[in-house]
Formats: sequence, C-alpha cells, structure tokens
Amino acid sequence: MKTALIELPVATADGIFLAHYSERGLAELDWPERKKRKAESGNRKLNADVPLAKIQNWHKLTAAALKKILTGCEAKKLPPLDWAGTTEFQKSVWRALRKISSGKTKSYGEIAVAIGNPKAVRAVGGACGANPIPVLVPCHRVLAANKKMGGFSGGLDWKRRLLLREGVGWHG
DNA sequence: GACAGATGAAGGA
DNA sequence: TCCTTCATCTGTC
Repeated sequence: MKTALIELPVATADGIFLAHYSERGLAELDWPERKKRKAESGNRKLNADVPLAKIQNWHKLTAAALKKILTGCEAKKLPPLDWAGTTEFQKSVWRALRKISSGKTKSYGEIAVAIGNPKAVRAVGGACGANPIPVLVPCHRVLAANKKMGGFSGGLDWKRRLLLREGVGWHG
C-alpha cells in the first residue's frame, strides 16, 4: 500500500501535468486534462514524512525531463521512479520502454520479445495502459504492428503529438 | 476461475 | 487491400 503522495504541478506549454511523489520517488504523472478529475476525487494532503528537499530535487528533474520530452528531445536525467505496488511483468515492460530512444518506436510485439515473452503482446498492451508515469516512461513510442497507432491511455491525440515532436513518421 | 484488453497473424471476400 | 476470427498472455474482479 502506498503512503500519501505529494502532488506538485509541472507547468508546460501543453498544460499543467500533476506529478505525485512518494518517499521513494516519482510514483505517478497525470495528464493536464485529468487534473480536475483527480482533484475532484479528493485532494491528497502533503505527507510530512517525506523530505521536502528531496522531493523538490526530484521535481526539478521531472519538470526538466518532461519539458525535454515534450519538445522532442531526449531526457538526460530522470528522477527515481517508484513502481511499488506494480507487478514484475509490468516493471519489465516499462524498463523495456525506457530503452527506446527519442525519435524511435517499437511495436508491442517487439516489446514482448525484449522482455522474453514473444507471445505476451496483449499483456504488453495492458502493461502500457497501466503505466502510471506516461511521457517519462515512453509508452507513446509503442505502436501496433504495421506502424498503426494502437491506443494510448492519455488519448491518441497526445500520442500523435508526442511522436510528431520526436520526428516519428507513421502510417495511419 | 472467468473475463477483458492499447495485439498479431491468418484466412476469406 | 480490408475485415473477421482466433490464438495467446497477463491483470483484475
């Protein structure tokens, strides 16, 4: 069970993302349009147990990395990510995603091969959809076979936008 | 234990 | 080509 998370906004040209930090690192990242929904679901209070200086340092890294990726550049440094509460399978999928460099894409099938389960393509899709840290964990760089868009948790519009900025061309 | 899903491949029209 | 169907694997309820 996760402890209370600290929420900090990340202002970008595309809107205000909402980063959630635990004592171990960045735990979640919300899309700008989801901010209201999250807020409506109940504002979390700051957890005094989490060292604020450390969070602020992570937040700087997060904001810098997010802006880099949103402008189509490679994020040089990421804050520690807190994947507590997720399964080993999901973590292995997300690790594979982070190996995809900016401007490149892979298919769900290729990710499945990369984690040693070539047939688990549908499960990879599920893990991508469960990704709590979009953009920084580049699930938008995963396309279906034949370079088709597939789906995206933040909406296909975001996926399309991010890929365009990275200079990725695709069919469909 | 059953069901659903951000897939992929194969077969038919 | 495009559409439909089925196989496959994992997560969630």
